[in-house]
Amino acid sequence: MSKDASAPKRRIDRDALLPPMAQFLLENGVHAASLRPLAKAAGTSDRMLVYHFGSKDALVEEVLMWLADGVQAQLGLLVPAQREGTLASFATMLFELLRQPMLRPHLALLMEVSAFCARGQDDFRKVSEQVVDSYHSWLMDVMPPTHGDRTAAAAHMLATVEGALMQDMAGREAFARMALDRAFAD
Amino acid sequence: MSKDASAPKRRIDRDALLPPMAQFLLENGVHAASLRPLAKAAGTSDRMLVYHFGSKDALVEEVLMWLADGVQAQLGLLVPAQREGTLASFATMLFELLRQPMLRPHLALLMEVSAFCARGQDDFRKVSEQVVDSYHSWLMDVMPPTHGDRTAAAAHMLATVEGALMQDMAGREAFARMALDRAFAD
DNA sequence: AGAATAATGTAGCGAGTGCTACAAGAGGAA
DNA sequence: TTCCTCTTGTAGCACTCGCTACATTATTCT
Repeated sequence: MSKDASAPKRRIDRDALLPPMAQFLLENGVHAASLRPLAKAAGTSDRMLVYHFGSKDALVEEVLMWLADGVQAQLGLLVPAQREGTLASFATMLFELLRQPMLRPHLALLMEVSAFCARGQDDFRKVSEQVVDSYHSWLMDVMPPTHGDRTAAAAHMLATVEGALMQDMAGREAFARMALDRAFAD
Repeated sequence: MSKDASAPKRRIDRDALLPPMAQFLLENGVHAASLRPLAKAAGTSDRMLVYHFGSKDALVEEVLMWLADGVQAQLGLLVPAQREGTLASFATMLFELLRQPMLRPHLALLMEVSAFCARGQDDFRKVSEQVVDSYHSWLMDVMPPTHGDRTAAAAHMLATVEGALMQDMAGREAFARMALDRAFAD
């Protein structure tokens, strides 16, 4: 009777493991995520991680999903809706924001996961799809006024900024900025 | 005297190991590249790989560099210089080309390596930089006529197509195509 | 209370990791 | 021939991997 059927008490402890493991993933990447280091980061044991999450793959997927939700919330707080302003300045602002040390690891994670998908390993397909959808719907809400199909406009904005960020992360910041300057120079 | 000092005979065998190992990297990714599977793919032993390349990290870097060169050459053969035509149709053609099963694994590899760089692990920074530079200089040669700074135009083209491909690989082909359609709709 | 269930620690298995010590074959140089 | 360097196979080391069997405690229900 004291127990709420919709929220079993034991799940609370389990969910508390997610943030430190997410932090570990951000710092080290999916490829370096093995049970024992993850457990150490979360202050528990590999034994318990398997007990709570079933397997390492299920664990990583859950942590990535949790991270995806978190990023969307974080962006919502950082960037208010732009009722005016140019697409060019918005794109630059977004580029600088995602470049920052705070958000850059998230992007690295997205790229790592997308690389898996590109190779046909669908382990994290849902994750990458949700991340892209999150960015896209967030852009629909927050980007400056556009003409024509706003869905396409948001996809365009996302592709442009992500493409620039890809060049930047690959060590070619100058190319990235040139691309951005040209993309919305109407 | 029979030995040519500028081309030691033993190097020939060594370089013959590169193609099969590159194939392995394309199919399985850097994260899955360990010595014994690589050796099996190349028809030799882990012992020999370390003997020839010094260490696993040096090996992978060399294979990636070899691949980077190969892609540039491959693109040069596939796409002749476009002296006329629109940027929009060129971008679409490039998108479809890089999406193909033949080239998609190369992109997956680039993303995986770029993810490393984004996290500050500089192991493969030279690789990612060379790949981006290769694509860029190739675009400068081959893309249709542009107005203004052609370096910036090539960077813009590269960012747009790569951004679209990123969404595509993440499972959102529709967004990718919308972005492309809008990017060069002048 | 006792019984049932959930949670956790300990220890380990079999496989795989990068890498190396050692010895032996191969081939040319003296 | 003997020597020397290059190349290669065998065997293994110390380690990590995901995961599990087993036992033990903690909690909750009756």
